[in-house]
Amino acid sequence: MKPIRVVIVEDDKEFLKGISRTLTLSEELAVLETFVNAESFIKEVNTLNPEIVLMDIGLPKLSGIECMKQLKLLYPKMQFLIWTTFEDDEKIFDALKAGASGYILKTATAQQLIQAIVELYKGGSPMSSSIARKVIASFHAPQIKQSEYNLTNRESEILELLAKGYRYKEIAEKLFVSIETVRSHVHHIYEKLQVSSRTDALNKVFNRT
Amino acid sequence: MKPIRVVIVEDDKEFLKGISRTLTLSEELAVLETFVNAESFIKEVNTLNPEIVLMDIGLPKLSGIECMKQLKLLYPKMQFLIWTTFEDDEKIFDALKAGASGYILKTATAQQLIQAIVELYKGGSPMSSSIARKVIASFHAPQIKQSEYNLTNRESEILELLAKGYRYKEIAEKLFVSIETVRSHVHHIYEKLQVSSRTDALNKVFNRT
DNA sequence: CAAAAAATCAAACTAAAGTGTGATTGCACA
DNA sequence: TGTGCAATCACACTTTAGTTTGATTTTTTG
Repeated sequence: MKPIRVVIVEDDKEFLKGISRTLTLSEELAVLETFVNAESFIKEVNTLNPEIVLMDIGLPKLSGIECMKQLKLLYPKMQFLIWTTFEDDEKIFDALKAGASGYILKTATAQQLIQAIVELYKGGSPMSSSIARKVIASFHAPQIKQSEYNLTNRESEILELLAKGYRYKEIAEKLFVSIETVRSHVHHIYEKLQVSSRTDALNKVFNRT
Repeated sequence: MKPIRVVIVEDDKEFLKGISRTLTLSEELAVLETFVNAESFIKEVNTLNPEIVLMDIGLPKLSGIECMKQLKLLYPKMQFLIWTTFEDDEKIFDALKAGASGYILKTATAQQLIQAIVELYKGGSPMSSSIARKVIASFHAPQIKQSEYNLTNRESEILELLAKGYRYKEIAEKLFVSIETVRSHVHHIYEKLQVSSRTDALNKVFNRT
């Protein structure tokens, strides 16, 4: 059984040393190389060709997320396991969108980390169950964030219809109001969202980046 | 420490008996009642007021997913743990969208099941790591399905920009072509997608229903 | 190589979308 | 009881978006 080819990219040298030593102890893994920043890793990624990359996201210049984005395009099969201190919602989703397949916290034990790498390699997506909850929650009725923008009920209603691609005329008919009223509501919606087009409004409200 | 109030909804009576007995053994859990279909559960949900519902999705008439949808509206705090034989992609996502917070397979051991319920109660989202992978994968660059609609590279490129809300003029500048060229491409895109507006095109290509 | 497909541009439209301003009604809340 | 907000409608615009037709130039590919 060939060991899993792993590379570690981690800012904190002390941490790196420790974790590198730990992983090396496992027979299932082969730590090919370690890096303290994304740039140096990118330079050598081609020669190393790791299967799994254990990556910190709080890296000095080029962030782990940016680095992943770039590499995922070039090496789609390369798997990234995010290894971080924070449980920051934004970061989690950014990382996942950028191509991460797993997300574990630095508080995890060595055993858990090894376990996570093996799982990832086997096609799973290891993550703590609290992170899983956040991910799951993002599925739940991605309804419009009315509260966040102080939209009125009517405005949300119209925004939903805008999202479905209806024209002003059609919306007016559906709601039994004049087209001018629709215009007026849309205008208010755009003001509240600080945008000036339907697509921008939808991107904002459904936080598509 | 009060036990966690659990209800089980499961089609297969043999299975139900077994699992019910197992869960009862755990001190952390209190199985309030069990049901063999969604309808009977709905009737009594109000009096029982469970914290966790262990739910099969392959129920006779009213499906587990439909049942959840209804109950989630009335009792948003009620947590649903899906308990099923299949690892069917569609079903998983439907269940999650309908409000499930966890998803485990019937192949799980009694211990794992109890563990999952406790985790769910504590605010986690237990699921097997292969299911997690599917969920994670749904985040990965929901890029345009070029192949499905025979879009050319240029067309996809323009569609991406349309998705970001750029105007024709801006797209033209970005790509160093005239606005007429952009118009032309957009028109072709709409033809291929059989739509006639930006929003419709985006909804179609990103299959937002 | 020749035909087909892609990419480019143009002009003249039509149809929607979005802006600006203002007015009316009704409801809520202090 | 009057002030504010939500919802409605009306014009008169300006700006984008989308359609139609047609032409030229590359690229691709059988």
